[in-house]
Amino acid sequence: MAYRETEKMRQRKAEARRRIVECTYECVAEGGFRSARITRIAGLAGVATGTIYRHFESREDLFAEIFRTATQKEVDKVAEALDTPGDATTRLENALRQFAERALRGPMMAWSLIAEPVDPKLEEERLVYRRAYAEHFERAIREGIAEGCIPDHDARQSSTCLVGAIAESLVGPLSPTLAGQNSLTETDKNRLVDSIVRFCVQGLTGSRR
Amino acid sequence: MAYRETEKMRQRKAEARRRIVECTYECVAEGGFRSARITRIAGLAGVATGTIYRHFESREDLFAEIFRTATQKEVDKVAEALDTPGDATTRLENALRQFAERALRGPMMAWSLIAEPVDPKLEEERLVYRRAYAEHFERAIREGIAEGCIPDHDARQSSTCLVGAIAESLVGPLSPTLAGQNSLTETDKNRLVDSIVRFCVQGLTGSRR
DNA sequence: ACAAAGAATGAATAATGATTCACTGCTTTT
DNA sequence: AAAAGCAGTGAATCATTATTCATTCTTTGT
Repeated sequence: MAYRETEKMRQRKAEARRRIVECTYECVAEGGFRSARITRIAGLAGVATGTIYRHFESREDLFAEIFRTATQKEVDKVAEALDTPGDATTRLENALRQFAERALRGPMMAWSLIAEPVDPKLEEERLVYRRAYAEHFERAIREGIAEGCIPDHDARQSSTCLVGAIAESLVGPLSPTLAGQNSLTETDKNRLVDSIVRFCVQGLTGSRR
Repeated sequence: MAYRETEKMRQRKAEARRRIVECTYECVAEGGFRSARITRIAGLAGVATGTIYRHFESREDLFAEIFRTATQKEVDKVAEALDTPGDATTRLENALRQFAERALRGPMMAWSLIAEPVDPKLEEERLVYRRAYAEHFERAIREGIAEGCIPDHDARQSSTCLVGAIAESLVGPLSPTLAGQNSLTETDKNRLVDSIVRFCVQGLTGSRR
């Protein structure tokens, strides 16, 4: 046994992996998953195409990791916003608002995560994460029901509707086909976010605020 | 000029085109757009693959026609349900309920139209049609506002949320990955439809019914 | 019956880009 | 310094289907 993996090597490899992930993220944030080419990613990361396959099974696998990491970050932010003090309705409102605002701030990545047509493997990940969002909302809804600020009905179903309403409302504005000519002003964005939040809160509580 | 297109020929061609469309529809209803192969469609329709290209520019174009026809039918049904006598809220409720029920009756086609990952050209069609749904809802919402049974706010935004909420609520149950083992009973379906409708109506009117 | 025009055919092609793998060269141990 | 093992390389391969087009078959008008 002449060669054995040493700490230095482990770190060098980890560093290469990190660069690959970083550059993939960049490519996706720039043009979505579909247009992110392995050769381009390798070029940016300063490695050969083959090297990518020493770190990831396949392109799909690489993308799946990017997708998971990026989406998990969003899910965490939602969870965090739902985990502040205050009544459930307000917390839900804040979470929805922050989610929409972040999406509008990084539109291409948001579109890729929410609505870009992707291969079945990624689509499955997407379903999982939509459920993850819904589950956080669901918990907050149940808390709201317990607190009495939300009337008692199917929390799970309502949470799914929440996810759908916000996603659908964002798809149009985020869509790259339209986003070119039709970029929203700050005022537009605020109006959009307000309307989404109002519908959702009303859908939950049954009351205007 | 020895050969001139005659009525008989025109009809024969139209018939071939019709069969191609019909068989494409079948293939899509069976496994979605992605898995519908030109060779298979040609085989079913009893023509050579090349013949398909005498009737359609490309596979995408053929699919686009199927997509448009199928979706337009759904849009029309929604429009029809919204165009009955009665107050706006009831009409909206019926339209939503019927839409969801039809989707659950033909799950694969519904999934293809609503959520299957498709090429950008089809995705664009999908956006157009989602807008079409939303516009019908929007009109009904405005009528509701005029009638006084829906409080006055951004009808357009609400209609988008409606479309999103119902689509999202159906994606899970329709998804072919899950739909296999996890097929819903009639009771489940009814419960699902009821919950969707309740959330939506409440989101619109701000009141439980 | 014949020629002209189109329609239909389907085997061959083309295009695309992910993936492979035989080779090079670097690290480590003795 | 020499051997052993692993990491990196990137040109070549592969796989997949939509699409083409030279050819054959049908229809029509004279």
